[in-house]
Amino acid sequence: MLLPAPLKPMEPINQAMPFDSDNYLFQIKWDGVRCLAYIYKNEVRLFNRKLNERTKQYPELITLLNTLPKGIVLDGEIITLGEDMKPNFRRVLKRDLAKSSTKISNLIHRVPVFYMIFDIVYFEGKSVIDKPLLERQKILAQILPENPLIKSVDSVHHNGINLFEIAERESLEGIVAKEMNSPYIIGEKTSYWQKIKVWQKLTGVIGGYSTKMGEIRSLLIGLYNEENKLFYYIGNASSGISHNQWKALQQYFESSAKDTKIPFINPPKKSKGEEYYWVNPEICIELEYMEWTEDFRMRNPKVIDFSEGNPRDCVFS
DNA sequence: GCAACATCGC
DNA sequence: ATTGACCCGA
DNA sequence: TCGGGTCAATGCGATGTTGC
Repeated sequence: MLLPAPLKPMEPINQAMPFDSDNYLFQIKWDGVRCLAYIYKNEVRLFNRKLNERTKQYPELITLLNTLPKGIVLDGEIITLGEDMKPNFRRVLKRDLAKSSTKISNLIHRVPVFYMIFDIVYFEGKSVIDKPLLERQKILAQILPENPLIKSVDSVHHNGINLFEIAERESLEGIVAKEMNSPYIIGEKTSYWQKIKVWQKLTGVIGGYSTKMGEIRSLLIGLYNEENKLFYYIGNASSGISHNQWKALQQYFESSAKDTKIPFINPPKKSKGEEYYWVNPEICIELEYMEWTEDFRMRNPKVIDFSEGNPRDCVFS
């Protein structure tokens, strides 16, 4: 057999702070969908992180990858750009989740994609996972053609802090640190690869909570608009809250006033099996999130801490 | 045609 | 995607 | 004790499916 069955990709562990190291190189973390390209003898196929096939979704990439030598497996991220010329996750999902061929072919022209390639797993029909990263990168540089649709991801040596500051300044997703001599570990998270994400911060206020089967599941978070003196719902939050904190919140909600009116002028819609309960906006809460979504919700929100403070200081900024 | 739900990308 | 709880082994 | 690994919760938002 020339090439293996689809492989689960190597993945990074989380790292809170950027660092400098002579043993690591650093790359921009491109915000898109993970994709491995298998260049078999007679065909090219794409598979994502969970081994779901994505060959049909990106015909222009297939055409291009067909010009490469056979017996190769590439690893990278498929992205699209928004109006601001920054990677736009939501747009690439349109391409990635499309199933009907009519939809796919319409989207090809309206939502152009790019394949940001950062690794090679097989070369000349043989595994190269045991070669050090720097060697794999050399192979990549030799085989990748010049083409606007694909780009090999740039690396900087040693200075991760500087690259992270650039990512922050440019509002990119973050950076990935990679040990220069490390092998490619299939399907695992190891500290050979470490991601450091750029997080946005805010202090919001709790305007309610959701329950499922009578138990608290998440908090309904809002911000105060100083211009019209109204609270705006900006998303749910649950990640980051410990059991003890949930217990304390439950006690607080039981002791606080019931029958509270909806504090938000834009309350969210309930989803299946959920109930919403509203409280006076008085508990402030520090959150981190990746970015605002189009309708002003937090993407990937997480609770950092609860804080004393005036809810009217929980404003948009 | 629409709304609710499931699934899946992060 | 995120976290927390939990188990396990060094 | 610390780090890994697993498991199960949760977030937003996109499409596809189903049922009416």
